[in-house]
Amino acid sequence: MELTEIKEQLTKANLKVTHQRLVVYSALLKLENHPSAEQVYEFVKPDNPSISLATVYKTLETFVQKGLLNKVSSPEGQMRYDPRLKDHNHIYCLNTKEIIDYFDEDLNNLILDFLKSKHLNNLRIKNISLHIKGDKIDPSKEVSIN
Amino acid sequence: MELTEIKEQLTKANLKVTHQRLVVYSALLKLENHPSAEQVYEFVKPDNPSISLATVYKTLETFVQKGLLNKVSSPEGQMRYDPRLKDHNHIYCLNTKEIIDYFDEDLNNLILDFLKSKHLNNLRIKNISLHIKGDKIDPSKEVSIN
DNA sequence: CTATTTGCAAATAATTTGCAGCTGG
DNA sequence: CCAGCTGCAAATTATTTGCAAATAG
Repeated sequence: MELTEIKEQLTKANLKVTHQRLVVYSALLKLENHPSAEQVYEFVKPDNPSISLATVYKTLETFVQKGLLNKVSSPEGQMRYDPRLKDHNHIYCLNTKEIIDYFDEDLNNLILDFLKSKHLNNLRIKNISLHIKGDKIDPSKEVSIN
Repeated sequence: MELTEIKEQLTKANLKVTHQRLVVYSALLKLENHPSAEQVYEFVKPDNPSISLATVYKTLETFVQKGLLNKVSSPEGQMRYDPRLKDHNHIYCLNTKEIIDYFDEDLNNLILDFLKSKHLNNLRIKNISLHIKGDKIDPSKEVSIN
């Protein structure tokens, strides 16, 4: 996504287009593995030395409220931010603390079909996500699915 | 599980049998929906006024280290404790903050079989768990599956 | 212009730690 | 006994808030 498109998104969400918002959103697109607020801050600080951590927190929270980001909690209980809005699954590398997205339409449909056959009473499902926890065998290499 | 059995568990794990440990573990068995440390503390305090919150935290952490409990993070990022050790799924009620266990062998096998057909490289899977997030429609009633 | 947004510093929430005294085996 | 546990208070970490100054539209 380029800058113009991000600006449109902000405007569409009734948010003023500020420099801070642009760099925070861009950072999320560049940083894979669901950064924490702190990680976003460290990433944008070199080029934006006057930005404050509180602004990063507020900006991220605003984006979550407006539906531009998802907020997920890591196994350690820290909050992490994800610009991918479609339902998807997460692979948690316990040793490297990475959160890897795992999109798989087939898997999601398999699960949803199965759940349809069960009756979940008194619950309005918002989303489902499979959490796979494990250790990266070689931390210097990526986890891949094929 | 009765007291004698809990004492055995502690001894087997090389832990001294203390009053605090017994009441904390018992609390976890009684409290459904994965209490936080704070909730365990509030639950045991009336009968154990001298117990300290730090002890509850330390006790829970010790149990996690010894494999007697699982520690999971809520969508809000708080840590919650679960005495059920077998792989199972979680239903997160976003409005009531409950975490409901959903055991379903069939579902787990369905997912594991599916994952076997994919190749997940460079990851040693520790466990899988489906997370279902939603809102309780009538907060005064239970969520049930049938 | 003016409603929003930002940056700072202080506040809060959840959890951890250091350490002196207590206690189970 | 004495290593391991507990309770207290202080420390740490992650996040939020209040407010005056800056700024987008």
